[in-house]
Amino acid sequence: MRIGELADRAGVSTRALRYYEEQGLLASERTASGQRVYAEAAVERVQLIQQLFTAGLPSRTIVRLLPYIDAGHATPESFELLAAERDRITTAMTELAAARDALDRMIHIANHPTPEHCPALREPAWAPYVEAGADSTPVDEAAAVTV
Amino acid sequence: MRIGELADRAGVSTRALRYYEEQGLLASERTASGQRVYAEAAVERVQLIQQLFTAGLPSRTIVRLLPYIDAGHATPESFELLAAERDRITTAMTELAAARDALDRMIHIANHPTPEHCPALREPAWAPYVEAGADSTPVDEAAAVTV
DNA sequence: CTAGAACCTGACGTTGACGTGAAGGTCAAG
DNA sequence: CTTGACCTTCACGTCAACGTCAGGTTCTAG
Repeated sequence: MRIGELADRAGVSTRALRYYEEQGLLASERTASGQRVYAEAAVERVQLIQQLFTAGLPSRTIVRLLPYIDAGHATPESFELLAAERDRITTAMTELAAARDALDRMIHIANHPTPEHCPALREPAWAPYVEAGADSTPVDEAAAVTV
Repeated sequence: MRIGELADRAGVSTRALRYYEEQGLLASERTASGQRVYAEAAVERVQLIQQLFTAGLPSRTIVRLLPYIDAGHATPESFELLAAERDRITTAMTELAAARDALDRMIHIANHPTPEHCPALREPAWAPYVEAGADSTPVDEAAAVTV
């Protein structure tokens, strides 16, 4: 499979694929004339890379993870890396949930313009999402998030 | 309150606050000598702005939302904007969950290096997270996400 | 054999939310 | 009055994942 087909099947641009190779994320065979040739498995690999990018992992980190993914096992160091990134993602999800809650409050007020919302009385739609006035608000129990 | 105190209390840099003002996200009074002066409410407002940035909203969008937030009500257009951004966030959360699941599979394999994982037999840790071979995988029911 | 699609390697442009000086005015304390 | 923390505007630098153009080569269908 050449680069154009891989790009189509994986849903990315050819530029992205060359970039992945440049970053050491994706290898390729070459024909005698220098054109890139990929195996079938490359499709899933590109999709994984995309998923990790979407999750906010930078290419430097992905490059460090891929060898262990390929090997099917991990060293303690790489395990820590995996766990740290997992935590980062969890934190990001919690923050997204908080922002969405803020938007939900705005939407609620937008849909229920009652007299209670007159400027003098209403609580601002943008009040902090955790109100119980503890000074240091720990990120709290990551609540169960339902979509 | 001057810019330094606001920066401390809101947990951002003074540069960020000037940037917010430049983008029309945050207003300020000025002293005779030109120094910025903020009200108490600015702390929460900055935190809201930060939350929306974290959620991936660009400043252009935030700028369009803030008037309605301040007013405590919204027009149909702004409601659509709110709803669209809410959807974006939900999608982002779903994608994060998928990426985290992928990492979890890697972590699982890292912790259970059994003979089943010999290269010839194992399913790759990086297989797509939805396998049931439907061609077009709709984003599915956004599953309940537990942190 | 030839047109055009697809590929190659550079290399510069884009975007967003700031960081980081530069060069200078302002303000409370000793 | 001077020191040093804080403030002002202006303006270029950063970082990441590509987009995009240029100029040339290779493959493939008719």
